Amino acid sequence: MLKTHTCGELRASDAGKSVTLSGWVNRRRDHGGLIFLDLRDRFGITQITVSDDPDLNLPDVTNPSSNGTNGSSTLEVASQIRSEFVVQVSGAVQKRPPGFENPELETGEVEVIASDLEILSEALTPPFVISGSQGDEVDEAVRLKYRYLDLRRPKLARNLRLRHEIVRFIRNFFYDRDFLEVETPILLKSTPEGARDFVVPSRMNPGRFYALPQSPQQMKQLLMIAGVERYFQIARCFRDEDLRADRQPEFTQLDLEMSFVEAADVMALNEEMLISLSAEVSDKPIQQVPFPVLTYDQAMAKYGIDRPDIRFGLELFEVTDFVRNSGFGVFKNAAAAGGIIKGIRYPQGASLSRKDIDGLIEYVKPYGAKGLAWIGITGEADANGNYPAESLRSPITKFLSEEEIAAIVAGAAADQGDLILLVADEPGVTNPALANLRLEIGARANLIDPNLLAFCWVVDFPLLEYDSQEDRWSAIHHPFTSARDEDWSILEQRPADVKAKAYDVVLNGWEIGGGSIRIHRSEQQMRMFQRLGLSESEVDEQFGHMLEAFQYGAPPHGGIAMGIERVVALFADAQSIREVMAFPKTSTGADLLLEAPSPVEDDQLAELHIAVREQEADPQ
RNA sequence: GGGGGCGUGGUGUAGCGGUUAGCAUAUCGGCCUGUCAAGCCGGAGGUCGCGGGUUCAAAUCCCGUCGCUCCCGCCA
Repeated sequence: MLKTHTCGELRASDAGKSVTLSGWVNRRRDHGGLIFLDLRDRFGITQITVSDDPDLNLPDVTNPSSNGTNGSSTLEVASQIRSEFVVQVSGAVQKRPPGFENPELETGEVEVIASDLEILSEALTPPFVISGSQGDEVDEAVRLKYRYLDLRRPKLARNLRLRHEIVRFIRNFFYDRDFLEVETPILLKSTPEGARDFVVPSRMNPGRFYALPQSPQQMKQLLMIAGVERYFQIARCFRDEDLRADRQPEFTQLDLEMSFVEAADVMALNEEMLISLSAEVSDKPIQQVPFPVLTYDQAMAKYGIDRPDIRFGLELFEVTDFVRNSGFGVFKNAAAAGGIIKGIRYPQGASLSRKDIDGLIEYVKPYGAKGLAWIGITGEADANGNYPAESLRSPITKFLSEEEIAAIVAGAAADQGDLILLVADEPGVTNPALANLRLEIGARANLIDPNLLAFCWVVDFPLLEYDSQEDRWSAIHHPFTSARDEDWSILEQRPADVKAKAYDVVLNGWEIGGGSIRIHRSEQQMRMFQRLGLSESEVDEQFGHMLEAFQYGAPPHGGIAMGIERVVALFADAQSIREVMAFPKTSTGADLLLEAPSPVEDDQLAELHIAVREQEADPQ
């Protein structure tokens, strides 16, 4: 070994020992006749002190191997050293003189007096500062190109470490509960349901392609039929869809499946895991245990979204029925067209400037909302508890009756000083617009406690949604999800009303996992495929193996999958999952370090029986 | 597929129609024996992402394009 100790372990009690350390030079402080090197390795930082002054060497330390570093004095070597050089140093551990300890460092009570110093590897000046947090500000493209340097930075090194701890904890948790870890193939079969597949050509089978797994869904169900009973895997998944801060083309899931269980069993086990995981890797308290359970309908009503951030209140309210016949055309017309009118209270927002309110309106537009109706309560209520016109600041109250205003104020539970914001549109616009507005208000009004872990379950999702583009019903979760027992009877007649045995787990407004109880009977699965509009031949071609497998004794089963990167990012307080991946891709799917994707040789294409089409010319 | 933001020495930024393109930090050299973002002195370093246009004059205005990023669509 080129080191006897790590750079993180020496303490005052080690004073007097002869040690050898190796690592990177985090920083050099050159005082001429006295040079300090902060030596860094994965485990910490230790100050190396280099000087010609014999007084600095402890007289009682004998180090026979130290005789001048190949002819150059240690001081001469140290003066050539620059940031990120890799060096090896031998010397005596010394307690620092009183008053010169550094409480910021775990090793700050000691220093190593270099008697022998060797440069193992020189380093170019890095494109950004490795030590400290200055590198956080650097353009991400630069950081990604030099990812191996970025990962040296304390923040990313910490995130890698945290991810390791989380995955280790998860593995041990499920090992201890009799789960079998099984690896499933990366080369699978493309199916049209769900996300776009990444596709891999087969050299040996011209014109045929594998698909990379969007998740090991079918394989884990087949493992249940195989009798594995409790399966899990830390599985890499691939989806060829547009990217976001919380989405990468390849990502990692905790994938899990259990036989002979109901939804509550899967939820309880995973809730236990998440509670103990949180205690293990985070100082933050969990807001509520057991985790609150919301139905999908409740979540949509209160928060306008199926992954609510419940760290703060500000629940939405609906006034559709009170303003259905309003003189205010926007409300009346929206309601007549089947829309809903919902709102949110902005605490103490009545005094917001017109510019701030316009900012909120702009905020809501990307979600399709045409605007925001708003009522600020600037004055006092009258004797009846109603707010007269002079107590309100609003462009719309002149179109509303006193009763309508009272209903809106009551619905909002608003008091003097509050601002009420309303959206009138179809539910698919109103809910997302207000859900995101709620988060924005929460942030602006400083209502979101960053030191809370607010887990919740969302259950009773609709099984199906109508895809107007393709004019058919499609599975919200996936086509193997079971309907609730009592809803099978209406699958054909009232598909919109069928609820699934599906559950999502949400943390601070991020969907970190989701799962379901699966269909395990061939004929039910067939009904499901037919409901999704697949012909018998399509079913046979794409899913025949599943239907066949179900005929050989399939146990009732269900499971869950959790996004490892999202979980780690939340515990790491990272804004993007890229911060918790070693080598992430850009939002256009590029790897800036390897410069992938890249063209391949014609020979390689020929071998794969592939011809690349020219980009279609602009039809101009 | 669509919309927003950003792009100026290595890095982070100021400048937003006429500047010698400024500052900080890193970097290089000199001085320096107790620093830990060491300090002091001095130096070098920029085709202002790229292409085109407007103008007497463009980092600055316009158009296009590329890259990064956020969002909508898409995606569990």
